[in-house]
Amino acid sequence: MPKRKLSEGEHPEKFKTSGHWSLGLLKTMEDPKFIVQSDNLTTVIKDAYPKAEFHYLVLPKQNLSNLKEITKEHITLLEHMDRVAKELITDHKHKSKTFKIGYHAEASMFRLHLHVISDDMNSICLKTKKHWNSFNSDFFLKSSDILLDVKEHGKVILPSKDACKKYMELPLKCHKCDYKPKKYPRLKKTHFKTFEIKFKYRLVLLKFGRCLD
DNA sequence: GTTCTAGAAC
DNA sequence: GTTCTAGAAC
Repeated sequence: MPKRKLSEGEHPEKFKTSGHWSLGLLKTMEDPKFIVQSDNLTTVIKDAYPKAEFHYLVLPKQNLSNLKEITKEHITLLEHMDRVAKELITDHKHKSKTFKIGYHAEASMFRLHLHVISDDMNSICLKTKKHWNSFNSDFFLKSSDILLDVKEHGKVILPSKDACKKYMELPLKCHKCDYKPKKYPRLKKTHFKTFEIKFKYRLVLLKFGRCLD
């Protein structure tokens, strides 16, 4: 089994019985530990490596790999996914949180997935500039913009590979203020002032940052 | 996508 | 010496 990323020509079907990492979401979608809710069209799961205090994925049950496969026929589905996301964040436990709802311009994992993420960006799983920029640059495509694209052009207008690379390499900037750290760990440890400590054998975060909720 | 780690950057 | 990044993973 290749450890490399599957190339475009390689259809995920042929790896269905395999354990390739890029098919991980298909497994997670079936795992009761991660399933939050589902209906006839979608499954909502918790992201296995959440990049904020709340991080969900809305996935269609229909076998759509990614945004490149989206056509006018999928407008109803995308609208439904958007509605599911919006309803999800009205839950009382999300009160006082602000959420982002959108797609990554280039996803590593198969099965289209809509990110629903609280904008605290406070998580021990958020470790790199790439993680940061994937949610805090134009690499993150708002669900509402994707819908406009498909309605207007019959497909999603995606940034080029080069543009995506540039978004990932953008200088770091706090999403809530003007702080521009040189390195990601500084943003996390100094600006957010989060501490990872072991408590009863579990890693927990202590929050003191001025740009944290 | 993550983990691991060599060696660059500090 | 320690922190941090970036590339391989058979």
